[in-house]
This record gives sequence, structure tokens and C-alpha cells, in this order.
Amino acid sequence: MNVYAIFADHVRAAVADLAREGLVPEGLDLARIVVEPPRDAANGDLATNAAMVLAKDAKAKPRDLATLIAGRLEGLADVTKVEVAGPGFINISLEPKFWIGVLAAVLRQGVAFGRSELGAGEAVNVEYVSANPTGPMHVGHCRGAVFGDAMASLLAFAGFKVTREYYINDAGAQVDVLARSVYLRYREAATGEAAQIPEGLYPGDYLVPVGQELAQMHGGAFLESPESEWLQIFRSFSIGAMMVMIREDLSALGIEFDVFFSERSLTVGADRVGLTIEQLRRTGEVYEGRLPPPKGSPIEDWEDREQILFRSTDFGDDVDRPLVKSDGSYTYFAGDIAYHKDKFDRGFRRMIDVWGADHGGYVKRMQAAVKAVSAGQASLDIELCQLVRLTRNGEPVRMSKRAGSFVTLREVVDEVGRDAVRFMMLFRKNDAPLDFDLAKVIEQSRENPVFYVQYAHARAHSILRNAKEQFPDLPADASVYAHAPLARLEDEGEAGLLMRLAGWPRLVEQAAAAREPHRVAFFLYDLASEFHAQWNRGKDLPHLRFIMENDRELTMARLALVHGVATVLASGLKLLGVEAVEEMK
RNA sequence: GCACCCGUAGCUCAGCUGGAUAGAGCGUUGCCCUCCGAAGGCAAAGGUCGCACGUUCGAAUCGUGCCGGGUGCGCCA
Repeated sequence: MNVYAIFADHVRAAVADLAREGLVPEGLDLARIVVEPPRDAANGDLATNAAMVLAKDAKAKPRDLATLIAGRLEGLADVTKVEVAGPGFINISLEPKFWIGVLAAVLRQGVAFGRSELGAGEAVNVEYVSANPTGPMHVGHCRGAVFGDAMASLLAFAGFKVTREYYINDAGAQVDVLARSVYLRYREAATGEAAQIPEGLYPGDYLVPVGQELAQMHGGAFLESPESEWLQIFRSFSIGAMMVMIREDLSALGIEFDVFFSERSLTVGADRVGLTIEQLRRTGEVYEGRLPPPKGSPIEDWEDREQILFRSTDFGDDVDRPLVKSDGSYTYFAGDIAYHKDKFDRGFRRMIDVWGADHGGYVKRMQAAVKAVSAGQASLDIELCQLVRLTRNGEPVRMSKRAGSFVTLREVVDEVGRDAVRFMMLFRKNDAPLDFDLAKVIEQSRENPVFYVQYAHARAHSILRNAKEQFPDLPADASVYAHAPLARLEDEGEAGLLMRLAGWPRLVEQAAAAREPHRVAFFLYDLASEFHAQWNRGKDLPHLRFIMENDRELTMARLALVHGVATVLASGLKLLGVEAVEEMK
């Protein structure tokens, strides 16, 4: 129930009527017409740009056209006043009961209020995190994880059929390094001699128990064996162990995936990477050729050779990209093409990848590849998450790579809590760098938006609890309040909250379309702020308090509003994966 | 050298896909606790939206060119 979209349709219908009557030309493009809340409440409840957008094609002056359209809007239900203002805005004022109707809808629908059909059930594949299975997740992974998860929830709420997917990079050289590192830990466990981990292998303690498990399973069987005998066994066992760990880390953040896709599975049995390359060769997108040396830092062992190239320049990339390394194995890119082709083969025409900003240079070639393997039928959106600067009281927290002493995601979640991590990661645009201060996010003050929003929800429930003491017979079920005498919500602060609630469905659609879950976080912050403000007005003006001891009916109406605020707060927090607490501890 | 991202109040950032007088928090200043939770609230001050052209009824938003910061730039993932 997006009231703005509904009225936009009314405006379009009005223009269509005018066209039928020959008062404006036929065939005007009505798509750009929007109805939105005016910034200044003095300009009515709704405003539309219709006249200004259409003026040129209609060969009319904006204000004249506005007057014409305004005349058709006056008769609409709930409309009390239509005015032409400024350069040609049409400002619409509505009966107060219109907004009350929205509150009733909130109360009846509960957290389903705001759910949209924007996506029309279209399948979307959202791939995020995809951290290498070589160790626990660190804070660098955190932002993409939270962002991807919240966006997936948001898209689902907006009517898309969302698949959350994690790509396991279990085929590259890094998992062989993992296996060798684990082998040393295995040796350590089997012989009792402390392992020396040489440069280039993973030194982290988290591999110790993996080695111990292998020692228990195999005893000393591989102590004297050549690598070829144990590598595969150790590799697949270690990858499994790492994925268990990563799933635990994800679960600590409240993140679950529908699909874990193994890179290695692309080449076991059938060589699907090779098949994909052959397919692209047939369509002319793959060829043998030479590349100029890269322009950045000079490469010592640059070797000018004939190689297998993907023609990504056809899609706007700077150079064509190699698919096969000099040792004959596939590049990571080649695997990724086959992987995205697999998504296409599974029926996805809309794909979204969430990457770290350091992969920005990879965007064009991947989008090019998706176009190529799908014959232009599928599209790939790539959302980049900028880095997180971890600080404590303003001092940078060292994230040294030496000796595996990086800050793990788990440590951060354990220290400040899942809700704070998630909300702070989402309280910023994904393409802006983010400062994350471990000390500030656990502060319980207005400066901390996590607390501020959760507190608003808790306060709403606190009010409901208090009301229950005052009027023990009040119904507990929010939907019953839809029948409260809502017309008594006459205060301007209450009216503001009603309009804010009415904006929730519109915000969901906009945030989903823009793939910007941070807008949900900011909306909740604004709603919380407005709600706190109204509560505070009741301190100075007792007649504005939510609980009116001598007026049960008015209390009912105001509690309906409180229920409505709590409902939308809970709905939004759920999208962000943050708990809507009913009591602050 | 090239590509991508970002330049908005002293600081950290929003700005509803081009709308009306650019907003919030922190900081600064001044008020407000006998109160449904002051873990707060109200108000003031603070802006050539990096710069310059352009597009049009209208630009922080779109385009081009500069300036400044960040991230990357065969066979790593």
C-alpha cells in the first residue's frame, strides 16, 4: 500500500482523460510522473511534478497544464484541496482520515505492511561474502556480509524471489597452501614436535585442531609420504573444516545462505570451465591473441605470449582478459565465467554480486562475461563495499597480517554484539568508507544510532506495558487497535508520525530498486527520532501523553499509533537483521 | 598512464534516481528533570554542495574538463 504510487496512478489517469478529450496531446510519456511528500508540510500532503515533466511534449506552459490536471484531481476521494504552486507543482491536501486509514492498515497487516510486489516474483541471485575457505572470517569480510544479507532481505520484502549464495573458492592455489599448512599441523600433532611454519604458508592457530583431527584419523600414516599422496585428502578435509568455521562465524552474525557453490565442482566430472570457453569461442567472444604489458608497476617476468583471451573490450572493458595461465590451468576469471553461466543455466536472469572495493577493477569484465554467456539475456549488478576502518576510541586497531593476528569477525561480534555490528555496517552507504569504533558502538547514547532505534522500539513497548497497568482490560493484539477512535489523533506530532509510517512502503521500494539497504537504517533512525520527540512533548504538555488516565478512548487511539510505530520499527529492523528488543537492559 | 569510487556545516555523514527555503548527529552556545524511562528534549549559530563550463522551466543530483583523496591495473583469489 504505497499511497504515493497510488496517487501517481490517479494523476496518470487524469492526464489520460485529458488526452482522450483532446485537451492535451495523446501519447505523452507518463513514466516520469511522480507523487512524493513535499519537503515543506505547508505544501500539502502530496505533490506531483506531472505538469512540469509533461509541459515540453504537451507544448504547454507548466502552470497552465498544472491547472488543467489539478482540476481533474479535485474530485478524487479524500482530496480536500488541490493547488498549483511554484513552477508548476500540484500540491494535494487530503482528509486527515486518509492517513488514519494507513495506520489502520499497519495495525491489520503488522510487519507485512510495506511488503511490495515490485519484484513480481522474479528470481534474483545475490552472491556475497564468498570468503576464501582458508581461515576464519575477518572484519574485512564483515561489511559485505551484512550488506549482502540485508539487501537480500530487502529484495525479498520487495517481492523478488531471492537466492542467497556463497561461492567457495576451493579450486585455486590457496587451498593447496591451506593443505600444506595443515599438513605441518598434522605432523606437529602426530610427532609432538612444534611446527615451524615457513613464509608463504598459513601460520594461524586455528589450523592446529584441524591437524590434530587428521592425526587422530590417520595416525602417522602420512608422515613420510610425498605430497602427492596426502594433498587431496588434506585439502578436502581442511576445506570442510574451514567452511564449518566460516558458517559458525556467519551464524554469529545471523547470516544463512541458501546455496554454497563450490568452484571445484565446476571441473570435477565434466570440465565446465573448458566447455564454457568453447562455447564462447564458437560465438567469437574467445580468441587466441597477445596482450600489451600492463601499465602499472612494471612486471619483471613479463612474457609476451599467445594466449586464450575473452573479448571483454566488446563490452566496454579496457583490455581483453586471459582465461588460461601459462601453466595451462584456468585463471580465476575463467572459473568465474563458468560459475555465472551456471547461475544463468539455473534460471537467473538477474544476478547481484557484492564485492569489496579492492575488486572494483574486475567489474567490467565480469559484467561483460555475463552478457556473453547469456547472449545478453542476463544482467549482473555488482555492489562494491568500501573498506572498514576499525578503531577504538578513535585509535586505529592494528590489523597486522603477521602470525595470523588479524582481528576476526568473531572477536568483533563477541565484543560489541551482533546488532551493533550489523546496524553500524548498514548506517552508511556501501560505497563510502566506514569508520567502526569498537568503543562507540556499545555506548548507550543518542550518538549511537543502534541504541537510539532499539530504544524507540523498547520505549513503545514500555508505554504499552504501562498502559496495561493503567487500563488492565486493554487488548494486547495490535490489530484490534485498528478499530480505536483514530480520528482523535489530531496533534501535529501525531500527524507527522502517521505520514512517516505511510512512507514506509515507498521507502522499501526505493531502497530495493537502488540496492541501498542503508536507506532503511536511516528511515528507522528518522522514525525513532520523531517518536522520541513526540514522547518528549508529553513531558511539557501533559495532554499529549500517550496514556491519558482519564480518557480511555484517546489512550486507545494513541496506543494504536504506538503500535504502528513499533510495528514499522520491528519490520525495518528485521530487514536489517537487528533484534527489535522490547526492553533495554 | 588508465579504469572505478568519493569530494555537501569545524568533524562524521544523509539528501527520497532532476524539484520548492540543502538536512541529521557530534562539537559550540543558551534553555529544560516533582514527569508514560533525562540512557533525553527544545532552540540558536554554522554552507560559493571541490572548481569551471554545459544540458533545461529547474542541478548537490545528469554531461564534459580540470583539482584533490581512495582502490585497483597478465598467469593472486
